[in-house]
Amino acid sequence: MEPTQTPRDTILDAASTEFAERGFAGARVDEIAARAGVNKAMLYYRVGDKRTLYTAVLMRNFDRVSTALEQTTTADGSARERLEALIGALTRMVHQYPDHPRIVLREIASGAVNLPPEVLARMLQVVDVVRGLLAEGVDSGEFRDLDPVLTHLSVVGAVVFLSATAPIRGRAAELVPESSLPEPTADLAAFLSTLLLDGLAAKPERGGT
Amino acid sequence: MEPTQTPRDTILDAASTEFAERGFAGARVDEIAARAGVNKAMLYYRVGDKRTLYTAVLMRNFDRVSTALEQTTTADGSARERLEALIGALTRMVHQYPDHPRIVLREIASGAVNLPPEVLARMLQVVDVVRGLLAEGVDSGEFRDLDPVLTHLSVVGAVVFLSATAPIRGRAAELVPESSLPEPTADLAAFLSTLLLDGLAAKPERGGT
DNA sequence: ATAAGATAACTAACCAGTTAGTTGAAACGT
DNA sequence: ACGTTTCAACTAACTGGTTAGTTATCTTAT
Repeated sequence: MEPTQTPRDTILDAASTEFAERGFAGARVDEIAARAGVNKAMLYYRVGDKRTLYTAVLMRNFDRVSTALEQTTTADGSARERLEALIGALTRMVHQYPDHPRIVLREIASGAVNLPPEVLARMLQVVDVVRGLLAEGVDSGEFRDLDPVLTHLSVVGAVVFLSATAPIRGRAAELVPESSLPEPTADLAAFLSTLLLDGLAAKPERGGT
Repeated sequence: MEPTQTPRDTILDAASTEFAERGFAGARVDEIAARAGVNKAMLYYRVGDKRTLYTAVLMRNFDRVSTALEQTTTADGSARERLEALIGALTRMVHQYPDHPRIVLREIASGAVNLPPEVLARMLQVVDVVRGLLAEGVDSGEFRDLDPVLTHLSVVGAVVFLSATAPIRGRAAELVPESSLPEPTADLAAFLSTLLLDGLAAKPERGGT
């Protein structure tokens, strides 16, 4: 039996959702308490003030991501296969925990001015995982020699952007019926793998790999 | 001689910066007034309340982008050349008006719940421009047949993500000195063109294994 | 076993500070 | 004269954070 969701986890879940929906400034501590079904004072008793709450949420969310990603990158297979697995895992993560990319997106937009250094450090760990994989691919000749950090950001950026725009695409679809609908997870990952690995340009001839 | 920056433009510039830095909820109306160098009452006299201010900023910013993009896509050249030009223009835009992508990023993160329909409609116009170009490329056989909306979002997402993460990369560089530094604009556009058009995978034809 | 005491979990009510928005009068420029 | 702009004061609503006090749970001594 797993450690049945502690009160702290319940609070963190509620906070994560509220921060994702409204941002740090827009989030209401009272609303987080209400979502978690506890008294507001309980938040301060269990976790701390708004900023501490925010940091705790980010740390937990990044922990989840890095755990999931490390599993895929340490697996066997070619660099390409592992990158595809990574894109798949990333897509699954943002699908399972949609709060996280939304919070990170806001943080990026703000220039990370209020991102605690500890969280920034944790972020860099995740970057390194992907960067390592890309560097391996370049070394083995599977990948072209593109800047690994920029490539990493493009990969993550595309995944996050595509998943985060799902609601907006939904609203757009109401306005303009013929625009395409949000796709299921699997299709999104497949699309991204194809685009990022093989590019948009049509190949003169499809030779084997 | 252009219509020397009207008082309204000055206010809109100040508001754009404030909204970009702090988001809608975090933005302070008094601060916008101070930035614009006018009295707070002037804001309400010239534009309106906070929400109206926000909408006005978004509309003006999207106008700029669509104007710039339409020029590149209606130019002569192959679909590939025009896509490269578009990526270049997009990169230049986010460089020249960095507020805009930051505001849009936050809007995406929030699920566009407080995005006025008129702004959403303007956004879709921009999407259509790029989508049209992609569709042309597919028709002419230059591009592979990938979902044009998803491709568009990947292109824009990568540009926005890469430019918006520049400050965060700067902060990261302080923490971990060996991480790569922010690149100049031209390199960023070139990198993106290469990655998106030709993909990450090494081509068998080029050099080979 | 049980009364007494200690500790942890929890709550309702409150407070001090902030913020969007308003108003009315005065100054400015043309 | 008239549109524009400044200014300072004001308020009504809200929000983060605190605190004094309550209930539940566990120890322990007898």
